[in-house]
Amino acid sequence: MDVERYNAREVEPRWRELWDRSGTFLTQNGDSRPKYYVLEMFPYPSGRIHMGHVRNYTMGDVIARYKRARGFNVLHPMGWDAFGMPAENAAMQNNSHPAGWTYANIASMREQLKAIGLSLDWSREIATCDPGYYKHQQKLFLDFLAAGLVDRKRSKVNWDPVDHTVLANEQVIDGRGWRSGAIVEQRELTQWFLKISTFAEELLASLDTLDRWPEKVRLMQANWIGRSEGLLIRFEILPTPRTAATELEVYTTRPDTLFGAKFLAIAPDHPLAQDCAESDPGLAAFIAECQQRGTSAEAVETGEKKGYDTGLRVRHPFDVEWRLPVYVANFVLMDYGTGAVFGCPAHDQRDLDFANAYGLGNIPVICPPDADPATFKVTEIAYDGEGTLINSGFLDGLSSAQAKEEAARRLEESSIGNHPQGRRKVNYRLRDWGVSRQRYWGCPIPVIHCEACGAVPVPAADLPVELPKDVTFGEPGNPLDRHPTWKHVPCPTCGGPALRETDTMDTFVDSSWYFARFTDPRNETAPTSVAAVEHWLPVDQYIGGIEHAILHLLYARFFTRAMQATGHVGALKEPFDGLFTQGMVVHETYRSPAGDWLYPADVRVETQAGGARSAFRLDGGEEVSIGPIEKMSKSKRNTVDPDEIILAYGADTARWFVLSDSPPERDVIWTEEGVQGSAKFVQRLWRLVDELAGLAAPPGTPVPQGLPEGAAAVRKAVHGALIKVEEDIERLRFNRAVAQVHDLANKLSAAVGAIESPEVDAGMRAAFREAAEVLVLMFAPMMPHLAEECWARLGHSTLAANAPWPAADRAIVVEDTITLPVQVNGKKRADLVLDRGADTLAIEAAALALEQVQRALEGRPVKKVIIVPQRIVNVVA
RNA sequence: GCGGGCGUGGCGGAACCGGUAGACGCGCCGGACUCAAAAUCCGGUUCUGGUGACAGAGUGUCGGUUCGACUCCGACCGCCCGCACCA
Repeated sequence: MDVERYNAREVEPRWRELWDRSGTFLTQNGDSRPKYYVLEMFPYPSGRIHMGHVRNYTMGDVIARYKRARGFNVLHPMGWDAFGMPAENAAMQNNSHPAGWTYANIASMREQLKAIGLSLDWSREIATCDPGYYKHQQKLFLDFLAAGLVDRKRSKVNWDPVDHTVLANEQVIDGRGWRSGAIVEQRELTQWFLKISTFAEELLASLDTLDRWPEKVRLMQANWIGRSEGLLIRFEILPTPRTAATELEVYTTRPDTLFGAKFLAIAPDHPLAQDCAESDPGLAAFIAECQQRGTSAEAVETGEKKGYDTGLRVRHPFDVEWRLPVYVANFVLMDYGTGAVFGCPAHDQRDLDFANAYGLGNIPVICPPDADPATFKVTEIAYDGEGTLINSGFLDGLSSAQAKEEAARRLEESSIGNHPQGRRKVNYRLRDWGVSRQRYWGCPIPVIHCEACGAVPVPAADLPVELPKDVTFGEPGNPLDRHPTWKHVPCPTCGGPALRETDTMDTFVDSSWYFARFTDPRNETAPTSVAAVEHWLPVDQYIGGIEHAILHLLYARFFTRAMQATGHVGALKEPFDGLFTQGMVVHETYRSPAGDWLYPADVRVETQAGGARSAFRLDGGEEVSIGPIEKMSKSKRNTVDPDEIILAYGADTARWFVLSDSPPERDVIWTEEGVQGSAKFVQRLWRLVDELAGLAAPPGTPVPQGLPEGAAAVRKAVHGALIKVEEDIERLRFNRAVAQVHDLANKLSAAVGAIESPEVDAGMRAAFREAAEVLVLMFAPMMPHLAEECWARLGHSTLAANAPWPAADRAIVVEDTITLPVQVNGKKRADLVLDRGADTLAIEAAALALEQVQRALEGRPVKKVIIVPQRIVNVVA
């Protein structure tokens, strides 16, 4: 009598093996069905997957399996973002080689991913550290170089003087190198840049077309690109022995405030500042001080405005007699605009702070809409809004917008040194992308430096430029640079002795085109096949973490454009049509009285009657404190190992849990109770399907017309749930889809429970057959192993993974009678059960006749009755 | 500082275009089965009052629009995220 418990540990591997053997998830490029490309951001092969991966990849897998069932030819590939520093760090620590470490990690993570039961086409697997991949990346680099999309220029970097390496901003902690602890220096190095700024306007404008992206991400990208419209203004420098320069150009977005100018300020590394410093030791010292302070966030935060008067004076463009001093100021950035600004203290807080510190005063020239022009003054808070011009000569009385226009027009028409004094200019915050890294474990930049010929591209036939295997770690500096022979090669042009570029590429380059490579991953001769790219791309649904909202997604969008310009992607404009950013997996924290963090696996949590919870060590029983819920991290030990969960409960339980509870874009709290709930539900579904199988008609039995009430109700519940699950999966609202499956299971259990005699009528048997099959196929994208086992129990010898999505019949869901809630003055008082077709007159009469309505009216006359068809009745008294 | 988002039972969350607030799950309470426990099944569970039918209150706070507001508008409070000397 008792059904055997569903044994996930035994069942799941069996089905995975069958999927594998039958090639169920291999995708053919030539397939004639409509395509659907679903992609999750590929992982870094750190060695172990974590729950965040499980959540991310499960979501993608639900979509892939669902779309497959709906008749799409689905591309769902997986690969490895395999270059990067951790491999080099590991190499230093265990005296291993980055390649060995990385490929071993890939092998174990591949097994872990397979244990989740993801419907991936593993035949398309790629690893970015594979020469077969980075060979093509080098080709792309060379094509970009030929197309003028690559630049080589000097640029400031964070330099770690102990490790002899460049540090990314996030590797600088409190001004020190994260590994060496040495104080980081600002150094100028010659670096390779990809000219992303070429596409700044296009990358910004095209955001509007991405209507299946979260608004938040589009906004973050727009802010990052940071377009501003302004004016370049050249100021005439009064002749001085300090410099030969005759003019100084500034950038401003507020030419309307020109009459409020009190000074000009230039960046410490502005050429004019350097020039003046040669004859002014005080200035040289000030500049050195600014550079030492660096650009770290806290330096900026606490930074007071400091400046140094160069002694130079410039002429105000609207008044030949008016002189303005030129300061070198620590708050002016060299790499935005021209590295020089005019200071208008009344209408810019930075300028005001500076002016107040140096006693420069201020002139208000914009009067706020609600202020009196006669008395408006600025002391501590600058007014940076718009308003009406005052104290501004010919601009007086104009609005800010008019004044901007008028000032720009005048400056364009006046000229100094035969050039217009002002020029309109659109500026972007977005800088070119520096891709040089002084590291070993990355894609070599395929260039050879020759004394005679300069930087020479490696001929395409010589690609890939492979990383040498015999390298040493543990010493400071770049192993490639240190290698005795690798960098010495003849110049491809003149044949003379030359040196290879020893910088490798930023790993963000690797992930900027992998989605395109997946469409034809074994193409030996080219990075992509245009036909395959045009067929598969854009990615229909891309899923990943919000932490990549800016850089990765912007770089990939840039690459798409650069690849289009070099003929690699056909007419593709945007790489990702739909984007979804999922939340994290979080867990509460446990800490012993001694202050040690404890893994959830080492803690037993008890819930007392009434709901109070306390936690105890498994070894020793000591009580530990329960801390706040935080992102799973190794440092706080609040992690749960997917392998252990899968071993204990099975993959379907883990998949079900990460989909349930929270909306997918929000964080999900991992709890032991929740996981157990999911595990129980797996068992419950198995029992329910088993019971239904015993009561149901044989497979293939059609559902007859004119079912008795009980069977009709079952069908109604089934099709109602099916429609909702469809909508929920389409809209990625997995938590609601989960709730629908629960709800249907509850209803079907009740229907089975209501059967009294062992003789079930034919209508009910047919309805149960349909119910069981729909139920199984409905949860199959979410719990694929259980679905296969149930499908077999229902008498099928085919795979559920290959079964088409059941067709929902909307007509079945339509009710003959409707239940209308009746309100009196907006408060619900009763329900009204009526024929579907009842007209408003009949509804009104029936509503007013209700006893509860009359009682609530308390004798007041009815003013009107509002009837919203199929929705509600409101009696207004 | 600038930009964006979010505040709903004990908890995670539902609620379509302004139309029955609290679907579904977790927890808790009660019951059945059992010698007992686990597992399973059934019932209850926003708060207050009432044995009860029922009544009143209720979606961060205050106000507005509306026949009707979790939903729209305004102000405020709290939390979260991103950017941050970008002229």
